[in-house]
Amino acid sequence: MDIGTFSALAEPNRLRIVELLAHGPLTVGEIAERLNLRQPQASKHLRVLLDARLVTVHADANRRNYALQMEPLQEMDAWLNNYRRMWNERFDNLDQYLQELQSKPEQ
Amino acid sequence: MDIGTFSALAEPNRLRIVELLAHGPLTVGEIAERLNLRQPQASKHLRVLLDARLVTVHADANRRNYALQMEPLQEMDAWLNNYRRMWNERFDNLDQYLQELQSKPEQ
DNA sequence: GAGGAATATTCTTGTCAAGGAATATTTAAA
DNA sequence: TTTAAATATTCCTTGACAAGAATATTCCTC
Repeated sequence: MDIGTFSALAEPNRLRIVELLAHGPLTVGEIAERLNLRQPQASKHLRVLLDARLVTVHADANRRNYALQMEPLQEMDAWLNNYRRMWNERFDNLDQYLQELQSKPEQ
Repeated sequence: MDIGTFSALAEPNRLRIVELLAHGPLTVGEIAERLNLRQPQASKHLRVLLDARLVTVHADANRRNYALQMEPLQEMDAWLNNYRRMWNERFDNLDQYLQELQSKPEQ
């Protein structure tokens, strides 16, 4: 698991940027406006997200379109696989417990 | 999505602690030993993980057993749900494209 | 080509987090 | 009851990072 992904997302504005871009690419100005950020801060946060490969840029003349990149999130997903097993186990245990309750409901 | 989870995991030693605890609870000393940390640093990192609710402690006389807590990871998992749709879409598109290639292989 | 829009970068400053060293606290053992 | 083990906490210093302000860069339009 690349820690850079966590670092990048561990900042409120950057997490909001990612969530914004989930609905489609946006320019710096649009992002700054919707998140009430000043343009330089938006650019700087996007730079961090870019370095973490969470977004890509496409220059369109004056504008720059930033788009979400899925790979780091897929890596997070894969990392979580190691733990899904566990909370499923726990759920299974609860499930098993409830079924045992079912089979002997009185006392 | 609680940003505290990302912050807590955005530190190499803490991520390794979490991965260690995936195999079962450990004491501070065991964690410090396996990760080549000094005891105070181990305690401090565990404190951060505790505040982020990523671990729980159980005092056993002198020792303290730290155990992994799944809830924050489940929350991450739920957050990722918003994005899984997208990378599946992309995969579907690729799949569709490949199938189109299949159906007209020669030009 | 001058001016303005969109964006990136630099510099500075304040805040926060991490490691090291030392110390406090609790508990077991002798 | 003194001693040692296991752990937590404090203080200090240092480095990273975020916001603000200013400035540079690129491109479009007139």
